Formats: sequence, C-alpha cells, structure tokens
Amino acid sequence: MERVFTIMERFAPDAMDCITNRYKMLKQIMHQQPVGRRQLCKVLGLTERMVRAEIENLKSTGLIHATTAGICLSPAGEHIMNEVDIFVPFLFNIQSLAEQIKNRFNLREVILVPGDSQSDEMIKRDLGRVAAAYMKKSLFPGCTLAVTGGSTLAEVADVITDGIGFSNLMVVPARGGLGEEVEQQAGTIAARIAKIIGAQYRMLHIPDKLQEETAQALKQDPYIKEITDLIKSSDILFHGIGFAMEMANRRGLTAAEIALLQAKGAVGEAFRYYFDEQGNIVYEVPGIGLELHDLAHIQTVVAVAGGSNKAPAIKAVLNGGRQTVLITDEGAAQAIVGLQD
Amino acid sequence: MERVFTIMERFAPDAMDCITNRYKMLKQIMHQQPVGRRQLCKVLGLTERMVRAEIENLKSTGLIHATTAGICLSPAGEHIMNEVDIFVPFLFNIQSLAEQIKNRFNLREVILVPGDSQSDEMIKRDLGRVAAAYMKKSLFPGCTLAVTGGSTLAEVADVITDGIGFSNLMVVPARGGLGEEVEQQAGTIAARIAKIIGAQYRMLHIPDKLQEETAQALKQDPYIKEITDLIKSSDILFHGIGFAMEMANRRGLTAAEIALLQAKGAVGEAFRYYFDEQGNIVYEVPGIGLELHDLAHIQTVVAVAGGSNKAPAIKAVLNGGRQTVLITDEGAAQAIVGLQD
DNA sequence: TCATGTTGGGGCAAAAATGTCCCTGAGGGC
DNA sequence: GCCCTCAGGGACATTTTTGCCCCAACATGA
Repeated sequence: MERVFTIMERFAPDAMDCITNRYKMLKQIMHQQPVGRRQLCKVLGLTERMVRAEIENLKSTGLIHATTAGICLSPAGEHIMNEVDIFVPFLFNIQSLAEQIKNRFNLREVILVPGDSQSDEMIKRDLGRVAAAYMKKSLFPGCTLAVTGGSTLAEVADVITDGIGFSNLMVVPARGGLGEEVEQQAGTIAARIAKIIGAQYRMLHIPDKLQEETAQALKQDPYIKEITDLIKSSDILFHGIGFAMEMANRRGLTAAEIALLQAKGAVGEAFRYYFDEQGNIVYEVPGIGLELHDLAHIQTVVAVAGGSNKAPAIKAVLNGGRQTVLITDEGAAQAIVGLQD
Repeated sequence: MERVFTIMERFAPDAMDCITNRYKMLKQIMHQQPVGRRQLCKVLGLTERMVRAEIENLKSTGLIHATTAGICLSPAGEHIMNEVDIFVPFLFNIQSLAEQIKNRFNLREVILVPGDSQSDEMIKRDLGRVAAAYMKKSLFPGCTLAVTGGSTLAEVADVITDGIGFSNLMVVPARGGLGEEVEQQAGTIAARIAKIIGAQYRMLHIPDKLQEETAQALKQDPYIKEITDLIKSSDILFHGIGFAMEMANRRGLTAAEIALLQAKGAVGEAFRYYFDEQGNIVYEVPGIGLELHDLAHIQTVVAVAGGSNKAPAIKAVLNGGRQTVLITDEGAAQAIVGLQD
C-alpha cells in the first residue's frame, strides 16, 4: 500500500502533487469552513489563481460549495474526505518529513526523492536527476556555479540535460580536487556540466591537499588568483557530503591527521571541511579555492546526498548551518529525523 | 488496494487520467520501441502536441530516451514500468469495462462513474453530475434538448450548474409524462434544466397514457402539434432506464397490459417503450411526443442509469440499439458484462 | 445604523499550453 | 547510389491558463 504511493511518486510526480494539493485544500476548507479564497492562499502558500482554479474544479465536481460567506465542503466532499483520510498518511509522510528537516536545520528548501539510494541504485539516479533539475532552475544569466567532486555530483553531471536558454554562465570547481578518480574530480564534473548546459568553465589543476606554505605561494600566482577570485564570487554552490573517515582515507590524509579527526569526533565532510556531530568544524584541509567564510556570500548552497546510511554525515554537516537547500532521499531523511540529538 | 484507485478516481479524476495516459504511452513505447511521435498519436488517439508534451516530460524525468530512430524506454523507464505493472490492473478495470460495453452495444461513448449507486447514495449523485457535465458539453447554439422523467434525470436537474455561454437553447420533455410525482415528471425536469442553463422550454401537460383515439385527436391540435414537432426535431435526448414491471405499475397500466408485458418478457423501459431481454420492443404506451422512429434522426441519444440491480433493464434497452451514449456506474457495468446473453 | 473587513466573481494583460505546420537528416528498400 | 519514408525538433498563430487588481455584496461588530 505504502509502496503504491512511492512508486506513483516516481512515476507521475505531477499527478501526485495535484492529489496532495487538492487534499490539503479540502482539508483546510473542512477545518475552517466557511473560508475565503485568499485565506486559503495564505495558508497553503499558493497563488490566488491556482486556488481559484482548484476551487472551480472542485465546485464543478460538487465536492465544495461556494456561498457569500465563503467556501464549504458539500456532503459529497465530506464523504470523500473520510475515505481519502484512510490512506492519506501514506501519501504525506514524505512531505511532512521534508517539512520537519527544513524547520529543524533552518533550510530554505528541502527536496526529498522517495526511496532509499542505499538499497536501490535507481534512487541514486533519481536523486541526481532531481538535483540536476534544481540546478538548472537555480541558474540565472551571468551567474557562477561552483561544484564539488564526489559520486553524487558525478551522477548529477551524468543526468543533466541541456536547455537553459541563456549562455553567459560559468561553472567552476569549488576546490582543486585531484586525488581521486578523474571522473569524480570537481574540475571534471564542472567541465562536464558546463559543456552540457553550454556554459564556460575553468579548472584548477592543483592538488587539494597542500602544505600550508605551498598553498600560500600558489595563492600569489596571478592566473591562479584570477580563478580563485572567480570561485570565491560564486553565486551557487552544489556540494556532496561524505563520511569523515572515508573521505580522509580516500584523500590520503596522514595518520596524524586521521588521528586528530578521530579524536575530535569528525563525522561528516563537505567541501574539504570536517564536521563533528554538532556541526563544529574540527579540521580543514589546507588548499586553494572556496573557503568557509566565502559561503556566507553565496546565495544558494545546495547539499546533495542520499542513502539512509549517510544520515549521520548529512546531519553533522547540516548542523554546521551553512546550507540553504538540501536534496536527499526519503531513506536518509527518515534516518536523520530518527537520530537522537 | 483496489479501493484506493476507486476513491482516487472520484477524488482526483484528472490526476488519474494523467497517470493512465502516461502508463498507456509508456506501455506503447515499451511494446514497439523505437517508435515515433506520430505513431503514438494514432495509436493513443491523442493530438500530436499532447504526445509531445508528455514525451518532453518523460524525457526530463529520464524515463525515455529519444534517438533519431524513435523513442525508447530508458533502463529507469523499464524498471518503473515493472513496478507500476503490479497495480495497473486495478487502475484499468474501469476503463476496460467501459471499452467492453462500448464495443458490445456499438455505442459511440460509454462513461463510467466508479462505484455502485445501489449501495452508495453518493454514487447516484456522481452519476447525475457526470451526466450533467456531459449534457452541457453536448449542447450547441440553437439546439433542442429532450429529456425524460424519472429519478435519475431529476438528479441531473438537481446538480446541473449554469455557465453554457450561449443562450438560444430549447429544452423539451420527450413525452407528456404526467402520472408520477411532479418532481420527476419530464416536463418539470425540462423546465428546471432550462431555467438553470438559461434556455427556453416548452411543456406538454398531457397525460402520457391515452386512448389511441384521444391521442389522434390531440395530435391535430395546432398548439400541441407545434410542440410535438419541436420535440420530434430534437438534437439531443437524455433518457433514464427503468424496470419494465416497476414502470408499468407506476404508470398505472391496466392488468391486461401488464399481463401482456409479462407474457412477452418485458424487462426494461425507456421513453415509454418496453423492451424484452433481446432488445425487441414488446409494447408501446400510446401517447404524444417522441416516437421510436424519431430517434433515428437524433444525433445524440444518451441513456443515463446506474446501480448493479438495474443491469438487466439497462442491458435490455441497450440491446434495442437506439442509444449512442451510455452513462452508468461501475456496478451496473460490471453486472451488465456479467449477465449471460 | 453604519463602518469595516472579507467574500466570490469579473476583467484583463502576460505567460504558458496547444494545434499545426515545416524542415533536416537518418535509415531502409530498390 | 538514389529515392522515399519516417524520425525529432523548430516555428508560430491561437487558445487556455495564470497573476493581479477591482468590485459589489454580504457579514460582523460597534
């Protein structure tokens, strides 16, 4: 039963939106009838015309009934609401999950893909698709988009399609990002996305892990400075989230560094910063590119990560409070709210 | 499970249409991939643009994949079709029912309301609403609409709403139709409908059951002739269907007549004609108004009747083959196909 | 009784969708 | 090699939907 809605959500999300909208509206009417159109707009966060269109629709099917005092449920409407209420919990657990997470971490938006990428590879694809769609929606003429590396962002690059409509875009890697498979390096991903959406791009072929002095020296180089300035002035950042230890190993941190991370309780990693459970930054990999204080100037910081197993890492990074948007899957979301604080 | 779709169909028919359309399309693609857009139009009976919009939609969600050879299902599309196929029989049994009945009785259109008006009073209301919507859709400027009496048509008059957009319409009773509650007389219903949709109307205050000689005499009257001519030139007829014996009793037929009906195996009644199981007319109540041979000139003859108990009567009348459209409920439809020939 | 706030509905320009063409190019039969 | 058919995608007029503001009517409370 629950499964039906999960499948439906993937099969025809628009139809499900239509159903949930209608339900919300009828429920609202049921609760505060007789109620006016504008009231409903405010409560439901829809435009007046949308509400109006829906009202006309419902009126023609006889579920509601408009009087001069406002809109009321007709007997048929009440009857059907009783029936729909039977399976509505299944319909809404996803949406309410998103709401919970949004409020808890003070995010501008939370997008949930039904399913769990841990157990179903298809969901990972879905996540990428949804993130790609959101990415395209976020772009605006003249903007600069920064991306990190990682398998999730690589997935986004795999599934993104062209068709933006304007072309003065720039895609950059958030940081250097060598040191892993070339397919998953930030620069490679930036380039792939840029090519598909018809944007310019810059790469930064610098190892991400540097000695502090080397980094300082490189930062003086005019060419590198130009690119880092560009990166630091990004308007949008899309980043993945990883487990601290896993990333530390993959990036070849020294035993001393890893010991430090463990001592400080690092759980999550994002854009080369390591976060403990409370969201404190316990370690930063020296390098060139986006730095933490730059994030404050970026309008849209989107974290993309899924899978119920990744929940602790996602939660740790979210606790850091640098994101405005989270795109994840139902499994991860459920696990995140399930973790005690 | 099945119940969910039945409820959904009543709650958000548009969303369900969207889902079924999408399913049909994906199924078609699956079967004859790679397939072209225009092919799909022909097979699915949709306009090119609709198919195209849907294709763009599916492409953006990554369920299909367009090549120069045509459209193919993507792996994700195949995957989801396998999942959807699990519950699709539930989704389509209504539609396939409608299809069956349409073909069997050679009708132009069959509209099914989910549910059974016998067991749920609400469905009767739904049936009326759907019939009312169809009625409004069928009207055209300058047309004449004929209606019969009966509780079903009374229901239609109850739920019809205004908003036709043109006003040179005429509504007439198909036949006289005194002899039952005034609320359910054809003339009353014609008048009510006319008033709501802003049409003109004529009534025919003549007992429906007449001696043959009296009827002949009345037919000569100029005023009555004018009205009957109008009735006979109707463009659209909406009629109910009743059980032969029940109607015979209600209309006060004589014991001899009733005996005749029984002897001839009358089952169904519509517009004062009595039909046996095979659809043969076994009796005609003499009267004034629409006669059988007039039906041939009427473009749209719509039978409206619901409830699984009424199935034998509906089937009998449909076997007569005078209808172009049937509006009924799922219960009746199921019972009709269940009856052996 | 009257002022005030809210209702549904009307109207209208802007935006989106739809219906209908056409075009180029790939592939298949001859 | 050539033609012919069918593919997807582009273009554009037309219709429908949307966003937004206004209005008379009704309800409500003073």
